[in-house]
Amino acid sequence: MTPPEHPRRPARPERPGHPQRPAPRRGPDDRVRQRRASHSMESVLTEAVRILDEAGDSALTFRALAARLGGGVASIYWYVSSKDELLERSADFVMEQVLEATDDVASDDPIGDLRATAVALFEAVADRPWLGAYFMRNTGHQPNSLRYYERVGQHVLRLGLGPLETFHAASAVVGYVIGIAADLGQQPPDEIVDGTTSREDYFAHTVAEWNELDPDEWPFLHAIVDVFENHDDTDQFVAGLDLLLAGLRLQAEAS
Amino acid sequence: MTPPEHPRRPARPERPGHPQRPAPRRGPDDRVRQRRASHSMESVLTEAVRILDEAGDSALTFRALAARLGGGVASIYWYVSSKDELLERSADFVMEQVLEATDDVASDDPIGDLRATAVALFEAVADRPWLGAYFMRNTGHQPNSLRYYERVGQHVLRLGLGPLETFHAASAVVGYVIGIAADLGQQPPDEIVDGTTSREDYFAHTVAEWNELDPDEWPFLHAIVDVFENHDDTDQFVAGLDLLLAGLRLQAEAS
DNA sequence: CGATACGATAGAACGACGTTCGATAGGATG
DNA sequence: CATCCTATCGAACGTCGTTCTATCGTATCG
Repeated sequence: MTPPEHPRRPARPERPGHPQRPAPRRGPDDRVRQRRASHSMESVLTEAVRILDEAGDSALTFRALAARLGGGVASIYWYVSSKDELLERSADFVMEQVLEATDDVASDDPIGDLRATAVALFEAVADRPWLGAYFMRNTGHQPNSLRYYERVGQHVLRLGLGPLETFHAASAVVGYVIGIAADLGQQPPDEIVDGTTSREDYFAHTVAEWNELDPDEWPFLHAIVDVFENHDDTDQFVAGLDLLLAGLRLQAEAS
Repeated sequence: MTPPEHPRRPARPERPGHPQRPAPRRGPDDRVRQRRASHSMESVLTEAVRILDEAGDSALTFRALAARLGGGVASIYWYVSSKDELLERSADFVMEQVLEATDDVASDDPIGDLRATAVALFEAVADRPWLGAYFMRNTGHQPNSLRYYERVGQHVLRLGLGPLETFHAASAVVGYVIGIAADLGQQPPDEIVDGTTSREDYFAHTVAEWNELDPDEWPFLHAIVDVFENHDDTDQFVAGLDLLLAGLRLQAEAS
């Protein structure tokens, strides 16, 4: 929320009064040229996102990030003040691409535009499971998340509903996207990440377990187990989204 | 997914073949206070949930939990094999109450029942922000989550849709509930937890920031800022849910 | 042109955490 | 009484986020 203030680090601690101590004078010798790394906000976030994409949430540590940047751990604190902020800024960094991808969405059908905007975010989050957890935190480090919310809201505005209905509709759409994306994006706990089990085997395993349950007690699971086995995440998301939008269209026509 | 197996640990042998013998119940000595603590799966989860409710996600550590139980850290590993499992079992422990609360939901209106079932889960998660993040993990430690999904699905089944539509509808409802609940449940990052800032001040702060934005660039935020200031989380959730259910009803009538 | 201030980097340490290991108490069994 | 098995615990290990302090390199200025 606070406007961007790129160079950070407030209140550098004051200089202590007694600085002098004979430094070992191991200056920049000609031979052992000790190269210091040079970062930037963008390079930090770029590498952070790369780690997150490659190995997920738990792989992003300050030490791993520093190693990639070729520098020390403490240097990262010049750009972010905590790991939480690093994750929020990383999430917002990716959100910028989502905003660009939905920049030209503008037809004469508000609900169609709403749909396209929602699908774009879903696909981004589906590709990046870590994104869902840190999206839309109201902490002032995510200007692009707020911009996305605004954009969704602008499409809803065109439906001509009242302020309350507009607020509810926009919130419902964004909430639905995050919810489904975070759910689908959660990585199957262990085996698949290691590569010891393929995604198909994992699915087959779940299906087998469901099939063993008592059909009288679990009629729903048995009714859907076949379509579950062959389901596509995006299809599932879009189907639910269309239900939501159908309800919204109904409300818009009634007013 | 694997059926519940309450006591844990390596290569769990079956219960010793002495089914009756319900209450030997004898402490080692009535007088001498027992130095060693004595836990149970239920006491571990009860205390874990208590910590989570009181102080949130980050406060649940093995050391804090052991202190509450009056025992050592390593003892907890007799009941759970990792912190992830502890969190999943804690989440599922709470889900049992949600299931009980929706046990008697059965009218002649499937969509009304769907609504009641969804609202019950939402209220549970809204009270417990930590719940959203660990809900519905497909790891075999959450039988009650699966049962909840089944229950939602059974209500959908009564609409007489095809298997694919049924699957999509049930998934959409559950996904929407988790998504909104997790979003609303996220605790405002710092100040409120400490009690240094009230929830009202925090809201007022956000509202003030929104009001400072350029109305031409942020028409949506300005349109809803008033209703946002006075909004109620549950109302917001129910409004979106009703949109979703309206779309579902439309689909059911068309088929 | 040398001194200085400041933006930026980094090594080392600290405390908290999840987890593991080995030891052992105590009731039940034979 | 010897033996098992369940359950417990202290201590240690390695990793993590974070902080402290010292320094480097460059632009600025007297």
